[in-house]
Amino acid sequence: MARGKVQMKRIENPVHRQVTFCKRRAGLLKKAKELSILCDADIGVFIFSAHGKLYELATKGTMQGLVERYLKSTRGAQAEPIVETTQPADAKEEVNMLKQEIEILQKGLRYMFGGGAGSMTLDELHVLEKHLELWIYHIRSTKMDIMFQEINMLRNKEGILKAANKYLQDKMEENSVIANFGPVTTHIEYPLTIPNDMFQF
Amino acid sequence: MARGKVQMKRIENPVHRQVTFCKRRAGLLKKAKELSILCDADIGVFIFSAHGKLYELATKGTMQGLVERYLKSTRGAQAEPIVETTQPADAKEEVNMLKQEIEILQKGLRYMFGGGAGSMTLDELHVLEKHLELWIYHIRSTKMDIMFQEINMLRNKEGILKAANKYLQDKMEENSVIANFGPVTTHIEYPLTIPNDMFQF
DNA sequence: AACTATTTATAAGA
DNA sequence: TTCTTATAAATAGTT
Repeated sequence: MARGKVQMKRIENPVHRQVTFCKRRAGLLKKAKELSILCDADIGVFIFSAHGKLYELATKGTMQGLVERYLKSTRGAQAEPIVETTQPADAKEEVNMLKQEIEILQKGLRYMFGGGAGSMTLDELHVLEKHLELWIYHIRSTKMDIMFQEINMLRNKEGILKAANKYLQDKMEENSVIANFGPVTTHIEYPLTIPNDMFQF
Repeated sequence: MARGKVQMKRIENPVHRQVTFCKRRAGLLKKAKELSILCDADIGVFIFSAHGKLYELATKGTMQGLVERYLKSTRGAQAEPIVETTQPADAKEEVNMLKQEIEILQKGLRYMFGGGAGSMTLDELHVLEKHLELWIYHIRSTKMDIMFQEINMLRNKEGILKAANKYLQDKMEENSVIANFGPVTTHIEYPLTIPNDMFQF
């Protein structure tokens, strides 16, 4: 920018390029800090040099936290037509976050099994397997909780409906004397039994 | 920078702050692009405004890819005393990446099961469960492959050792005539049989 | 969104 | 890398 305009293309001279990289890198990080302070923004920057070295800046908290926030926010923004549910908004956000994370893990696994065979050692695979088993255990137990709640709710509803049904049946029988119809057939099997071992797995 | 120096502190006037945010944000992203082009660097920038809106730039490939590369590189740098193994360096890197990802997923699950009950719907839990089952299947089949290879390798070694042993035994028996020692006891059970159903699960 | 007076960043040279 | 300095670029305040 000084002592001559610069062409917007890769600097061929490697010494020159290295010097410019050093200077401009410092400039960029400084600008990022300034923007963060002046405008109360939260900024993450990472720079990989041509040789793979990492330079980074996170203006608030850790880069780790910013990256998580980034993943969260992109997930929420890009995918899935929003379906209204009875769940609070932040619960939905959590689910989105987890889905994103699952996707990453899946990709990692595909990479692993599809790509170079023997990328993981036997011990590492054992650990991974145990983790997954534990997660499945948690998931199944949560599923059971939900199903149990639902069943209780349905039993309550059943009680109410049965009472209503009884009332209506009585009414109809009274009326059938006048209208010459037979008794109404609305019998329900009761009780609806659920074997206890349904909750085992 | 122009028409007056600016104090390096949060701009209190909200209109002024918003204008500056807009201008400097553009400036920062431009500088990042330039540095990337001039010096052949790979740069990711994300900016969260005070109100939570995200602005991002990834100079090569996707932000997704850069984030993964970032996680990879920090994982490798910060944790775990490096243990030399027979694996190539990039395989170790893959494992580190996956461990990092597992940690994230675990955290998400803990958050879910520890925090608000019912954060996930039954359907979502079903999907998650199926994913995990599929991954376990993959892991187990890879484990089996590895174990099978190892067994074959051991069988080969066994053959070689058995031959060597036989040779040595013969030699010792020859010598025992002179030295008055009994025959050496180095008998091995052979063949080492492995039931076929070991590879089922 | 445009305009400029200034400040800031930085290319080239040492 | 760091310093110096001439000059290009960015931008604060104004319109």
